[in-house]
Amino acid sequence: MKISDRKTEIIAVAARLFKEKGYSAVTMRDIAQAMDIKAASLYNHIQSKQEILVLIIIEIAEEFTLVMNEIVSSNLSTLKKIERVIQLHITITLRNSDALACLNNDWMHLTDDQLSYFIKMREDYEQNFRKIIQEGIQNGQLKKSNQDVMVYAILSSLRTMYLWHSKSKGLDEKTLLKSFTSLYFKGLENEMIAGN
Amino acid sequence: MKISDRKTEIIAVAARLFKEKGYSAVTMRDIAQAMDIKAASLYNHIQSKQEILVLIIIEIAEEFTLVMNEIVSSNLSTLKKIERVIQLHITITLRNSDALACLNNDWMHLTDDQLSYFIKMREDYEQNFRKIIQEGIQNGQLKKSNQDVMVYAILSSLRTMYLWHSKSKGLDEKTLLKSFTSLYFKGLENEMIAGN
DNA sequence: CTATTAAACTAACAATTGTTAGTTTTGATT
DNA sequence: AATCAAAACTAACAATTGTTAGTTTAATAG
Repeated sequence: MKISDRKTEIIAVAARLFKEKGYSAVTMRDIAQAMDIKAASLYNHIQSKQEILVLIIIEIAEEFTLVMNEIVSSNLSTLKKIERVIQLHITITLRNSDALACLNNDWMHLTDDQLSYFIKMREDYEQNFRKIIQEGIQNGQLKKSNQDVMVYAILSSLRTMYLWHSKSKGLDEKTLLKSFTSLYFKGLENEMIAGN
Repeated sequence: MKISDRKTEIIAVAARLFKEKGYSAVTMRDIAQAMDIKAASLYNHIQSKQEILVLIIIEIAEEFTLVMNEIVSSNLSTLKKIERVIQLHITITLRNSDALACLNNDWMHLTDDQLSYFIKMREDYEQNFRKIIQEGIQNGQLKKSNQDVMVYAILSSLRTMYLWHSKSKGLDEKTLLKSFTSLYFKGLENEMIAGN
């Protein structure tokens, strides 16, 4: 099923508005106004407000799931796997931060099958990332520290990159990846003795 | 102005509901139902739905502001300052994660003076944290890496601790602090050569 | 026992919500 | 110029929203 240009446009506009005020606070009339049409006209292209939400969230969630599965079943080193996860979040954040904001904040407004499908994907995703961390601790590549803190501290900062990445100048894909990996792998603290 | 017990209860119940579905998706009837009364009865205690939001968010925002100001103007070392910031987030998360969720997700539904007051506090808070990081880089205690990534990656993972801290068992205040500081200061990577 | 007051209630309001039905406009193809 | 489908429109709906007015209940103090 091909999605028409106009429908794609509606989804993009909606995602932008959802990012700013959240799904519940955005009305169909808001979306219509942002497109210079009337609310009723939206229904020539979409079935419901819910459908918009589903289309925004599920596609991107599936992409995360797919790539994470590839990473976890690869035979890269633990550090390389983590780097790939960081890269994944950077890529999607830079490409579609509106949808990502929506996924993060409005997933609970999905209903029925779509809701449980999403929750399943999210749980699997976290479980996969935990597996990478766990493996790294066991094979000695990672420090022995609290797994949950490692998993969630990293995941949550990757997940909320969309909130700030555009505020900072000169923050391209390469710089982001380098800075994130440096922070997570080596930490903040400077271990070089100051040369003075 | 003393806040009555019943009013405090309303605020707590509302915060819990706002955390689950967001401010806009929670109706006055939802809040009332959760307290086993009718919606109209709420208005014996509060002025409006907006007032509830304000009371939830502003108090906690002011606490963050206050403590951050103390930290930044202290003469602790950079690492100790960062540790204190981590401690601040842990303390508030453990004490009042519902309000914290609300602050994170629903601040944009504040209006007028309260909105600009909140935004000002948030900007100052970020600016103060940036100042700590900057200072640390200059005095050699921190690695030279991208400041924005350091600031926002750490802040955003501290800010979203409420999302997961209760999922994990045995995560008391002390363990959280130790794990967070270890992760941010030393990083994930194990630099000990495996003894085998 | 009475008076008072806090806090619940019922009933309703005006506005806004997502959505539908039916109609007109637009723009491309014949 | 005529045809046809896509996409806009107007008008309205039933439900839900935050909130108000006026009333009753419950608890406390005199």
